Amino acid sequence: MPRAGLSPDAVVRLAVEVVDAGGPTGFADLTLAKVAAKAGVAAPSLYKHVGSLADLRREVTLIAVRDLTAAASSATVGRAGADALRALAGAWRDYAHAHPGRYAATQIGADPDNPADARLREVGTESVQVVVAVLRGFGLPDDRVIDAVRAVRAGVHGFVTLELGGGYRMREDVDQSFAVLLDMLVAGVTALSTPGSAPVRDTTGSHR
Amino acid sequence: MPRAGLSPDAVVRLAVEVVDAGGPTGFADLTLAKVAAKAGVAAPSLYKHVGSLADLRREVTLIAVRDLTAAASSATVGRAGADALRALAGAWRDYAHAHPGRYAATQIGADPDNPADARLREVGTESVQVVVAVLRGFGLPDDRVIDAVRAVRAGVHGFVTLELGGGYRMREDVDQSFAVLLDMLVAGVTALSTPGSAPVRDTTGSHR
DNA sequence: GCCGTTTGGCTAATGCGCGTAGCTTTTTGG
DNA sequence: CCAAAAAGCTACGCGCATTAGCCAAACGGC
Repeated sequence: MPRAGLSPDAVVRLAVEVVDAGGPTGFADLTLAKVAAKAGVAAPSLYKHVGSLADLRREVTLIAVRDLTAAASSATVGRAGADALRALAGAWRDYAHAHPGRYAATQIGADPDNPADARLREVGTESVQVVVAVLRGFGLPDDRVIDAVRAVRAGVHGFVTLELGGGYRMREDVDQSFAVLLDMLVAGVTALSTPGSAPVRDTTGSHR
Repeated sequence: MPRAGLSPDAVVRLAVEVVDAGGPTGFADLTLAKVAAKAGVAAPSLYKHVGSLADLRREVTLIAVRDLTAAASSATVGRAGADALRALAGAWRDYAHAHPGRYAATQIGADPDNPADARLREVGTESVQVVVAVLRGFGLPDDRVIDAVRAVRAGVHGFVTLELGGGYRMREDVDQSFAVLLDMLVAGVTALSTPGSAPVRDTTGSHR
């Protein structure tokens, strides 16, 4: 009975490979059985290295978020303002294209009450900080930074999600549409940072 | 052995109830066993009315998409331009808040090659047509309509997704952030429709 | 009203994935 | 060299989807 030489890290690495091999649904389809098969080991053996499937998924998410943050961060070095924002968004989308399964892993939310999710909350915050840093370059009023960050995250994440999910059915150039979205975000953030432009109206009607 | 009086429609209705009862993860957690329990019937009995869990999920998605489309559509009657766009987006978000499980159901993509997904593709198109109709009111050049539709969908869907997923951790007023996003989208679409404003540059660097 | 057929339930059983228990072998370190 | 820890394994139980085959209820024509 030779040993397989596994370790917690090795198992997580294999899990990431499984996720990567599974396309956009790779994360949803992640299974201990697949990881075990890839490791050449019986499924229960994995429990020597990992607490549960949920734990393993959490670890994969951690890696994915850290990866994405690193990609986004390194894309913005040496850039500022609109340039940085475009680079950030482009890197974000590129990462999602290159690793759709991992990008999906990124979307699981950390439970604020679950201590096991502490590290997850942490890396999530770091990820958002990259966006914050880029937007700071626009000289936004402090109380508008959050709004701008949320708008940028919403736009980019929404675009990528719809794109990966097959939501953009028309053959029309998706890259151009993304460029248009970026124009809107850049213009919108810029406008937010120049006082005197239209203030935000008190929320009308349909959104409480 | 009294009969339960089920029917395909009744089963789907129960499935929707299960989804609604499950919060944001209600769709992911949808299970034949739960539907059967709610129907007061053994699980295999459901196969007299539905082909498979996948089929049932598809039916739920159909209902959810149609519902969302109806809500969005009726929110825009009698409105035009920015007003209509704000109402549309608000209704979209309201629907997601009111029925998070169903909204999640909405996100499954129709497989272009799968004949079983034909109706799904259909209702998806109808849904997008509502957005198209609203944006037509901005007098966009024909070849920009797609870009605008995609940006609006991305922004609203992304915002709602992040919001429901717990992605907006800061306690800061989320309604206001949504209003800011809408400002950006309105301004962006307006700019797109006035020729002479900055043309879209050829995609730079990071997005191929 | 009666009978045959269709229909809508049921139970039994299979397969698969997670997870636990307990055994055995390898590795390690004293 | 030996004991204890570590890393495998098999066997098992659970929940869920799905298939097969049985049986009673409802229905339609006579």
